Amino acid sequence: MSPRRRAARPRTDDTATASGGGADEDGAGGEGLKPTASRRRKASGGRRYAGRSAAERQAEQRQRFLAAGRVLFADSGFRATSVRALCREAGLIDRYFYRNFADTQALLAALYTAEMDTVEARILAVFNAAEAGAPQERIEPAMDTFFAAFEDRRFARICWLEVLGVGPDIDALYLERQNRFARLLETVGRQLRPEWPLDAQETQITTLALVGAISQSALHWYLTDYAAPRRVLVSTNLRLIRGALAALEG
Amino acid sequence: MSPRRRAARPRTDDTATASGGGADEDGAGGEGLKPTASRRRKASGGRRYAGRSAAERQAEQRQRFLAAGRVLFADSGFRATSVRALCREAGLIDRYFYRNFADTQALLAALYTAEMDTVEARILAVFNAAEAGAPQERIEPAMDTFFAAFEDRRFARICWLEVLGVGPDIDALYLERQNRFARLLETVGRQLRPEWPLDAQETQITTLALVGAISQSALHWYLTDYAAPRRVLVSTNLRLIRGALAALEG
DNA sequence: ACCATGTGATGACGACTGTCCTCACTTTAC
DNA sequence: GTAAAGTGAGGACAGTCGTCATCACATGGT
Repeated sequence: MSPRRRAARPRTDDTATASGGGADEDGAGGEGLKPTASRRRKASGGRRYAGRSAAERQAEQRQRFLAAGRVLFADSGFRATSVRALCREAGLIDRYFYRNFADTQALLAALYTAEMDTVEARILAVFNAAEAGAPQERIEPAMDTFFAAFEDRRFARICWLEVLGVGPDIDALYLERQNRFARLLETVGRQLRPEWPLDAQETQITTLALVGAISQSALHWYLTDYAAPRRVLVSTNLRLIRGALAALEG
Repeated sequence: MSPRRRAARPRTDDTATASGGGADEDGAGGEGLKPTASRRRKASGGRRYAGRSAAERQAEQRQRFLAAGRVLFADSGFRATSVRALCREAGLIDRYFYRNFADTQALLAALYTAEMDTVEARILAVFNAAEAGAPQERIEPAMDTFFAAFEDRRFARICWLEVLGVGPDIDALYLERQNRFARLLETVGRQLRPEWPLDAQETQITTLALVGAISQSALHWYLTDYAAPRRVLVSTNLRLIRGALAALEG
């Protein structure tokens, strides 16, 4: 049915989560201990080259492809981005693309996951930093952090426009992300309204709808080139959440 | 930049609105008056063939391509749908595709417009049918009509997944549609709250966010294969709107 | 110094794309 | 009946795609 082949291939890793992970191979801090550099290598993957281990080189390749995808997917669109273009942008050759990703969809999936991990971490950090305050005041900086992140055009384009309609696997990623935000909203809601009157189904639909409200207004904000100041977006969506909470008992 | 050429071409119409338009050429009702069939033809486009006028034939071609696009865009995805596949599905040859559409994007745009026109008309009809009732009760069947339409998987897939990320022109179509739904919501809101406290900017963001809430819950409904009964979707979104109205003064 | 391994450039392959052209055939208008 | 217009099938074109293979060079361990 689909014109893309999915033959058996050397098995790339493909499902990495974030990009911020520190290199935990030979992670013994210092840099100067090079004399006994021939540990037990040759059995653990490739050898060193240009001063970096095989894992370090591959990680750098991966990061360069992610950066290239961030630029090209956002500026030219995912559909119009080819492996060749990605390699040109990354300054690498196709062999290393295939070493790191099965195809451009896999790169898009990894990029989406990394971007969303970053933003989610920022939001949670802000949310938890205001731990002392009432939930009412903790959610406002979190919302502001989200819209601040959305001011990055490439983030907005990739994570809210380009990921949709690509394929069922990426649809699943998107769906799962929306659910994560929805669960965060549910946590906040239950703190504010301990007597939570909704069943599981209604809870999920309600929180997901609110996530959709935030998403849609953010998307419209992006598509209208960020007319309207950010604080209006934040306050409007906060009012929507307050209203939803107030209407819980109704 | 873009690999698709956009050369000058015989100028197709491209921007038709709905598909329901009646053929207004020679529209003199009856069918039996064929004797003097040689009116002033030959100057008004093509001649008759297989019993139908040139305009009739072209309209039927257009409709067949729209139907083919509906099937293939939804089942295989827009990206994986080629002109050849559309022609095979429509039972026509490519010459007639190019007569009717500039490219597959134009077909997608026309299809999206036609589908949304149909659903919008249905919603407005239901809304206006309950003219007697209070706005509170008029909006509920309208919402139910929307979710009923969304139960058509192809409609959901095409109008909420495939249209996104295709290109700036289709993004603009999508944006305009969301705005139309938002304005409808604003109309309802102003009827329910004559003392409308929001300025234009806040009004647009709020109504668009609500449209996004409805869209997102509908999309999630589709992606989870329509678990949850329809009435739960309807009632949950109605509660959200009630809550937003209640929070207006806040 | 030697040789295995890593790297970059380049090109080739088969498949598919949009688009156009040609040829045989059918139907219409006169 | 004849010429013109409409139709369908199919092929040819120049591109681009993903993917792999080849070859010269750089760097590493020993």
